[in-house]
Amino acid sequence: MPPERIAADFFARDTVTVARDLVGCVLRRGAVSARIVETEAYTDDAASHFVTRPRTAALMGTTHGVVYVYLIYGMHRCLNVTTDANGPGAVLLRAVEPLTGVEEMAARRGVSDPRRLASGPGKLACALGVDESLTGRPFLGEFSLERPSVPPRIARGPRIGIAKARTLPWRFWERGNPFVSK
DNA sequence: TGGCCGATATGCT
DNA sequence: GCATATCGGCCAA
Repeated sequence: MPPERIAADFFARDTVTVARDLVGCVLRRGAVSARIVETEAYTDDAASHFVTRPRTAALMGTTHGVVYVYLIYGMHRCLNVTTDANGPGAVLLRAVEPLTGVEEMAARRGVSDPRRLASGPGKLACALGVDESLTGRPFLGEFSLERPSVPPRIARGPRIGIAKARTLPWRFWERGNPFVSK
C-alpha cells in the first residue's frame, strides 16, 4: 500500500489541527526528503505575524496551502505554510529528520552532523534551500507531502522564542525524536 | 551551560 | 531614527 499523498485541502482545515497532523509526515523537495518532527501553529494570537506584521503576513488571512518565508535576526529564514480556509493561520516548520539527500543538505548548511542539519527553523530553511522568493507560491508546487506510514507519538507544549501568548500549547513534536530542536 | 552577538526587514515613535 | 525579531554559532567557564 503506497503512502498517502497529501492534497491542498489538507491545509484548509483548522491551523492547530494541521500543525499536529504535519508531525510525522514526509516532506520532499527534489532529491531531499525528511520527516517533519516539530511544528508550531499561529493564527490571530498576539505572537502571530498576522497581528505583528499585518502587511507582510497578509497571506495568512487570504490563503491556505501557500508558502510564507520570512527573515529573522537579519540572517535566518523560517518556512511556514498558510492554513485555514475560514480564518488567518500558518504553520511554522521547526525541525525535520533528514532521510535522503543528506549530502545536499550538509553542503547547504556547512555541517555534516545529521542532528544539526535541520533541528531548528533557521537550520531547516537553510538545509532545504528555502528563501523569501518562495513566499506566495503553492506549498505543494514546491514540496510534496506524504502522511506517516505509522502514527507518530505526538507531544505538545508552548511555542518557542515568542514573548506574547506564551501559554498556548501550539507547538507539536514527535516525542523522543532526537532531531527536535532544543 | 550560559552569555554574547551578528546583520537586516519591519513597524513604531 | 529606533527597537525588535517564530535564531544559531562561537566561546569562556
